[in-house]
Amino acid sequence: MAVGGATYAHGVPKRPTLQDVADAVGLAPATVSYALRGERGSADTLARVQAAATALGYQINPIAAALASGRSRTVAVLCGSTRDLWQQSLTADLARALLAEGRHALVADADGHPEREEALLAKLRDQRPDGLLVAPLDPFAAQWEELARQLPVVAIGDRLAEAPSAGAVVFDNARGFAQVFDHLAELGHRRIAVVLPERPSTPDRPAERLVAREARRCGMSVDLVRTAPATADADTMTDHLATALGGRDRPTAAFCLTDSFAFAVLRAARRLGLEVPGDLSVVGFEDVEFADLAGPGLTTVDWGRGAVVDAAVGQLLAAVDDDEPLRTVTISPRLVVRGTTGPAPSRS
Amino acid sequence: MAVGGATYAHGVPKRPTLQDVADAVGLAPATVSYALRGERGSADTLARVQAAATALGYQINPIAAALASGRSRTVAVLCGSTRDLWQQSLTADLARALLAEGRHALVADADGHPEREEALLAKLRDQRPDGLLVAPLDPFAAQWEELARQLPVVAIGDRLAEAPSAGAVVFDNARGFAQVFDHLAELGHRRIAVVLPERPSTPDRPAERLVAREARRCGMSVDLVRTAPATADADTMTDHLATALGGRDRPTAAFCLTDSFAFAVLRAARRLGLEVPGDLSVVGFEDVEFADLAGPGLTTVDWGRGAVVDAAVGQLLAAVDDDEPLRTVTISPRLVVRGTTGPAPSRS
DNA sequence: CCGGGGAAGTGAAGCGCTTCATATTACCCA
DNA sequence: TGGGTAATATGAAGCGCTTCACTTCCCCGG
Repeated sequence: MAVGGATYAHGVPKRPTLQDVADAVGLAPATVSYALRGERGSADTLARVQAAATALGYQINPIAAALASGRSRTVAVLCGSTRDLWQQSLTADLARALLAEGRHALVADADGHPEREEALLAKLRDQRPDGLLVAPLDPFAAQWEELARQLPVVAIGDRLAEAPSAGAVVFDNARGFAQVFDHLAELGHRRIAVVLPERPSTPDRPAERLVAREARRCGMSVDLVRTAPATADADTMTDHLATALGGRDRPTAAFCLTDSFAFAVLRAARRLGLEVPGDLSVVGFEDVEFADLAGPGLTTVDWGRGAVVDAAVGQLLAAVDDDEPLRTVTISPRLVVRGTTGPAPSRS
Repeated sequence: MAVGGATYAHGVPKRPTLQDVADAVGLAPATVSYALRGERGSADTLARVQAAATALGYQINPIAAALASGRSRTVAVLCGSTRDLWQQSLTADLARALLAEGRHALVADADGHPEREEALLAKLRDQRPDGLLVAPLDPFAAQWEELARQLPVVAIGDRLAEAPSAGAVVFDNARGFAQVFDHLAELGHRRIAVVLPERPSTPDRPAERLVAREARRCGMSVDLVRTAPATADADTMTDHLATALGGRDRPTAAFCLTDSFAFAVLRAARRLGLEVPGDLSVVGFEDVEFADLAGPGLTTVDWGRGAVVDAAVGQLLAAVDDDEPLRTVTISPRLVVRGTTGPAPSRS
């Protein structure tokens, strides 16, 4: 190439290979391979190989290793939608945690489309990851079953209905919901809107059922607002909310199953001219960073992202490395009361 | 394994290989390889190969392909610190954009430690990525030079001082700063604090110089607050701020070179009992999502993350695929005035 | 003194693909 | 009708590593 374009074929100094190290110490490549992994060989050999490798600046070629061994020291991270703040942070934290454990993270983002989730999965699988961490968009999809048979899978946020062999880190929604309902009930709210993601293929709707149960328990009535999982934009939410809040006997609080939803509701409320929490109380359900800064501070349920990440990564790597069984870990909630909730406005 | 642990060696149905497809159509593997990539072969052959591949459910093994060809269809994304909200979103967006272009993203996060940045780079390089997108922690490090000779590199946020052959997507700080200073000057601020990341090895300090110039231009005095790049926590910021705001003739506004810094300042101000913007105006410099929701809405400079992502990914892939030259793209700023800035308090 | 057993080291066969050099065929124009 | 050329197809050599099966060698007990 004369014009522009550096051509990267030149100037690359061709890194030393296993063979080079083997030649340097006068041993067979096989021996070096074992020695470098500390799997076999005398202490002496091991030391000499180490020394030679260091001296030559040898770095293993993970691609060749992956091809030969069938495992890649890479973990796929599939996220339902990074437009959701909590998931975005989760993904970043997972990648960081994996890296700390010496694995690379191969991240993909289904961006709210269940069909994309499926397609991405196929592609990720081709990269032969050692395991998969997924915040599933559609936990009821059939694909999980086969996948979980092929490699260790840990789901975050939902159990994979069709894949009993997969691990999971789930939230104790029953307790979380109870705390939220109690809090709102104490403040005198009698009718609330519940904003939740609509799921593509949900035979049963545990969240809905829980909401109904809590409403009954606290003597509240509920307006369900279903919206796309990635909806954090105010426009859609404004529409939803305008409808929900239209009637005379309108809800006085909104309980959002995602902090991103709560932010959208906050924006929508602003547009609709509603004071928070004067006219409308808002509760989130995740405690993202910055929840404390949103408006008067978002009241929300904290699940401890660190705990989630540790549980998920720990469990997955235990399965990958030591063939430990996968299980379901339940994370406990903590209600964090901030400024977006207040007494229900008196009915006029 | 009797107890627990599924062993994933079994039940994996062994995917079809190139050879299988070749057998199916009665052609040589080489022919199939070319055909599948549409590089050679008659239209007829091509169609038959396609059909057979589909019928068998053949999926290429990217690892084998990478080993044989020396390129991986993977792009490494190295991020200075995903604790910074803007970078976190940036990383997510980059991954999404890459995926849309059919590349996998291999993400790594230096987490604020320049030495980790170097180590990660070595590991990433071993994975033989086709290119590298990096939001550098230390744009002055020497390592970039060699790296940029070996593969296409695009830096985001800073030009890599030592690597003239690398591409870059940078911000027009001169204009951004000017807008911020004008805005604050108009509001009557005469002394401001500027919160900026301290850089590990910075021979010259362009940001500092710009700040000085603008201050002179607007007749302001400036207190520099340097803090670790990943500092978004309120504790540290409170300390910094307490010091900076201690004197009698204290700054009446804080200009933060990162929205995350601004959020930390907002928190710190709350702790110190300062009203925003009554006692202290705060300006960010990135416009992360939700900046509008922080307190009374963060005044900040918007760089359009979408534009940054497009420029970076577009440029990099053009270099990877078509050997196009890399260049420096400058992104223009837009000041977004929201609620965290107001008139300077009258001196008492 | 001999045989058995275990540790250390090795040869060679892949893993599944790309790609170069070569062979084959077909086609066109002189 | 024949030689040249372009278009297709193919054989085979890797890419750099892992791992199985095997040889050597040494040590110890019988």
